[in-house]
Amino acid sequence: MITIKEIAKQLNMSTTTVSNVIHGKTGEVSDETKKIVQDFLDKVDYVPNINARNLAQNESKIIGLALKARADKYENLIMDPFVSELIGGVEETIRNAGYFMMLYISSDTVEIMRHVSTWNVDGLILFGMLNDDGIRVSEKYKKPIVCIDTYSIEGLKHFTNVGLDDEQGTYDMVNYLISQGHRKIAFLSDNTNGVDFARLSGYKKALSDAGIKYSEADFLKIRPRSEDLEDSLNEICKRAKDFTAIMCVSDLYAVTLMAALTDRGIRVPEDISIAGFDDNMLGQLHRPALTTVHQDVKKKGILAADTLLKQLRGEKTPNQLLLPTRLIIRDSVAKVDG
Amino acid sequence: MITIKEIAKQLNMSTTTVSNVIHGKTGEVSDETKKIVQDFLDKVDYVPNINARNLAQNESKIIGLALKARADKYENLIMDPFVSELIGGVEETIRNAGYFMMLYISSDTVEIMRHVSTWNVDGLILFGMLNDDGIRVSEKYKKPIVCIDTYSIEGLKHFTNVGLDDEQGTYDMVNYLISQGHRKIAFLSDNTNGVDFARLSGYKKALSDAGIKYSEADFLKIRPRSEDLEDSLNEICKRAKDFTAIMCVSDLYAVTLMAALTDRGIRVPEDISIAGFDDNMLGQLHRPALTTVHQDVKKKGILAADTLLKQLRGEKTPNQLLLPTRLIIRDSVAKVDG
DNA sequence: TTGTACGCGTTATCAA
DNA sequence: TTGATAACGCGTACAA
Repeated sequence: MITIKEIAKQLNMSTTTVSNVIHGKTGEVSDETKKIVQDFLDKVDYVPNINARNLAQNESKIIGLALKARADKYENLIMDPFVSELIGGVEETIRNAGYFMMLYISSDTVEIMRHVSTWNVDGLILFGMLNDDGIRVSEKYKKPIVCIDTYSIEGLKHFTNVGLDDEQGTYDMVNYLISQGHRKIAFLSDNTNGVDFARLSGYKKALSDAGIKYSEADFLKIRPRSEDLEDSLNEICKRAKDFTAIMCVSDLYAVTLMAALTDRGIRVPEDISIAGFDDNMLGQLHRPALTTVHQDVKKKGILAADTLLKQLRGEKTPNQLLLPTRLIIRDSVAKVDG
Repeated sequence: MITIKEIAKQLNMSTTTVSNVIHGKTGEVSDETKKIVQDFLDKVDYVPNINARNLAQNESKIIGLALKARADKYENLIMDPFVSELIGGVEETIRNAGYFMMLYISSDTVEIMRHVSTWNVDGLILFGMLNDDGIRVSEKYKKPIVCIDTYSIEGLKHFTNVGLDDEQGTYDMVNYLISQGHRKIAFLSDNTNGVDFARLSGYKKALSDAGIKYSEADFLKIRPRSEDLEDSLNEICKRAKDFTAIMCVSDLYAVTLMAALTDRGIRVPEDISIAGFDDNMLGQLHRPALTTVHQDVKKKGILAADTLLKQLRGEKTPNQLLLPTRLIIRDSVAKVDG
């Protein structure tokens, strides 16, 4: 690891000159010395010490991607195709902009905040934060923050949110189910916060618009922890006969449910129709292929990173960006007699 | 961002004392001042500036995880459950050891090398490198390197490899297929390098041990690029009738194939048996559930990170670590008449 | 056009 | 037990 100082010494010139050449401040230096330095740099394959540079400039060129995992989902988080696709989109965008990505996964907001400030990241992308977590972080660090899929009206004063029109997505899908003759439609999820709340709302709205009454019993709660999963699947499958269709909050749950139903001799879509949300590999490869709500996850990641990059350049950005959804009709939903 | 200097000023003492308390050099400082400083630190929530620390100590506390993507697979790489699980294992281990992970994805080795040297990472975990890529990187940077799933005898002189007994895995599975009466067994993959080569070898070995002749025609080549995928699936399905079983090089391909077969009215396992390799979510959730070779991917990531960490502490480690495989018998393989 | 000198925040050495 | 000061490598005013 050769340093500027060392180069200057060997070339018998000052560090300033070398530094100027490195940064292309070409007006400040004669063509001759410029060439000498440039050649030497190439020869020794000079790479600046990033720590020194960051220290001197008080910036890091690092964008932190912090994923907050719910404690009960931690083991699965990184395996969720949704998460990997998101990471892919973010990483690519950050890299192409000459920044670096530091990935941090934790279920503890405080831990995440420590990490952020330790590295003095230039900006932060947050995923999985509950409503006020993002606010807490943004109040402490005055760096630009972009949240992904965070529902918090209050938060939008503090950070940009990149999200999805979740409510519209389930609204459209449930309307489709209704158009296929379904009236007894359940909703399956593991919680009712944030994204799940929005998707639940769309479902309820569609029911209500069609004059179908919603009752608590129509909410099927799945428990994702591996110890509980089988039990909760059991309960859900038992109650499946009360419905002709189940709107699942994610493809993962939809496919998990289809497998469980199949194992119990309940046929999809002949005995019951299943709809998902996300449109990932899981649903595409399952048979029957999953009818689902499409969202472009990679684009979400790209958009989040792009927005943050804009903010770092001082450009103004809207404080909320919503991506559209789209229905993907495949084979897991059947037509029934109303 | 409060600094040590500032703290020292406010407390009317020297930076040395503050620094000593921070680092628990408790022998060097009186209990009284220690308490004063400690209380103050808690109050102001001091977080060290990592750039300054790294500069002073000439280390970075960063471990780079570089994923090299094959150009034709790039779009899928990050969505592969295998990759996400690996990242999860590595990230967790690195974080728990007080290090940080910088993720870098590229299909260009030179680009990866630049990145590594820019950040002066303390160590490097490489995945997806072809045989001599790892050697090139390790020759240039004298930092510890751990490769994952790299097949290169020569390379083991330069770095540690964490891998899997791939050959044994397919060997066991194909033996199982044979025990179920199968004699016409194809092998499906998209290439014959590295891991795929080893898995192919195990397959051939099992055939050979059972006195079954292998011919080129038994190798079914799938083309993963999305433009080609459908075509190659078509060809493969046409040739499926020549076999009673297909040993797939991954769960992803096994499930992709099962979906394609189902779409063409070919039943699994009644008409043809399918075996996979990896044992991930895809095969677990498919119906029929996939009979496959299990590997513990997260453990692989953990092991790679742990090994690197050991090397950073100066401990000696073996230059090759092979994880075992295990057969998972589910429902995609049927018994046939020999 | 080139060079000197200082600051960035931390750690380490050595003196008090 | 504490404090002053010199590194670490880079960037940049400012001086020459």
